[in-house]
This record gives sequence, C-alpha cells and structure tokens, in this order.
Amino acid sequence: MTAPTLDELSLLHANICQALGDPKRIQILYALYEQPLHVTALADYLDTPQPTISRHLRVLRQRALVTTERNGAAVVYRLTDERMIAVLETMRKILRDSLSRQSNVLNIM
Amino acid sequence: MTAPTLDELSLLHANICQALGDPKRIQILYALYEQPLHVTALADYLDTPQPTISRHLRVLRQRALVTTERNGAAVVYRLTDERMIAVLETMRKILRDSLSRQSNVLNIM
DNA sequence: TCCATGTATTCGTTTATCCGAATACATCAA
DNA sequence: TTGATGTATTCGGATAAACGAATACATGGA
Repeated sequence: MTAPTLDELSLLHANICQALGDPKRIQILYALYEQPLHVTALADYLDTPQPTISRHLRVLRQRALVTTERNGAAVVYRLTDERMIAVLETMRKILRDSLSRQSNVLNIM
Repeated sequence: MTAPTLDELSLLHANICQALGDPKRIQILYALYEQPLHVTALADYLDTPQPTISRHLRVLRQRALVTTERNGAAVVYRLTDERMIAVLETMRKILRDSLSRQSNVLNIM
C-alpha cells in the first residue's frame, strides 16, 4: 500500500468534507461527541426517523468518521477521532467571523 | 440580524463543508494559499478549463471562503481566512492516520 | 469604436444526493 | 421457535451538483 498521490489525497479529502456537508450529519457528530449512542437513541435525540439516521451513519462510517460496536441488538456509534470536533469548532469560529463581517451569507440558503 | 439558532448554524456549517466537498475546490484553496491568483492563472495551474474553475470559484465565493479583487480585466482570488488551511491540514492528518489504521487492519488480514 | 483578453453564465445531459415509506435483516429473551 | 426490539436496506421520486460546449459579458488599449 503506497502513499496516495496529491490528486488521490484531494479526492479522499473531499470525500471527508462531503460527508460533513449535511446539517444532520454535523448534528450527529456533535451528539456523538457528547457521548456514544446507539441508532435509536440518536434518532430520538435528533427527532429524526431511524432510517434517515441509519443512512447518515453509513455515510460517516464509510468515511471512517465514526466507528461501531455492537451491544446486543443495538449498535453503538462513537466518534473515531475527537480531533474532528476541533476541526468543526474552528470552522464555526471562521463562520461566525464571516457572518459578523457580512451578514448576508444567509442569502445562500 | 439575530444570532443563528443551532439548526441554522448547522446548516451554514454544512454549507461550508459541502463547498469543500469537491477535490478541485480543495486544490483551488491550496493553490490560493500559496499565492492569490486570477482565474486564468488558476485554470492553467490546475490544468482545468476556465469555465470549470470559474464555477468552482463562484461556489467558494458564495460561501465567503475566497474574496475577489479586480485587477484590470482580471479578477484576482485570494483566501478569505488562512485558518481554513489549518482546518484542512488537520483533516489531512486525521485522514492519514485513518488510512494507516486501515492499512494495519489489511496487513493483519 | 473595435479588438483582444479575461471572466461569468447558460444550456443540456449525466450523475449524485436526499427523504419517506415500506420492508428486510439481526439479536435476544421467553 | 416465536415475538419484541433494534438496525439496515430498497424503491421511487424530487432536488441538487457536476461537466463540456458554446456564448455572453467586462475591461482596457489601439
């Protein structure tokens, strides 16, 4: 297994970012930062249908952002690397600064 | 303009991440980190058609990840906030660690 | 004004993403 | 084995993103 080329690295990198590019998945990561949770608990916590949560978790799992551990019939999800939360927090700082500079970023929605 | 709710913040946050979720845009940000560039120079540097670069830049500009400055007929793009590169670098560290973990698993099997 | 250079947009198509609804699959206990 | 609980997947339709090709638009100089 050789080191990835710059293009391959950019592709992997973009894949990670793309997994972060959904508000529900952002919320899932923050929830799992508080504590590991199984699927139904997450679904309840985020007031979201279980299949929807399960699909989002699959995306995060495929990118290795979360890991799983079976506990009876339940599957407990946890963050793979808490540094990812630090990353998200820095992004939020940048975002807040950006918002205070130009308050019309909301228009992109 | 009031502070965003948690849901609104997650949405904005995800929008930023989604803008990062394309390998070409990752490459653009790293290129602009080296130095500000105008569109054609960027297109040449990344060996990519100018309209493609222009569309990617629009996405980054809408999310306030890059800013523009006109220089005659040319439009020079630059990073809005270099902290975003620090964010990307941390993500790459996490990604590399993730890859090496997977490699270990593959070696065992 | 006309031309050359540089940038942005539109069009059409393809591909990807997202969700609700339904259902299949997995695990454990009785 | 059956039922209860928990998880994952499939299907179908709607929405969004991506690209090549063509072209419109902007700027400055002759």
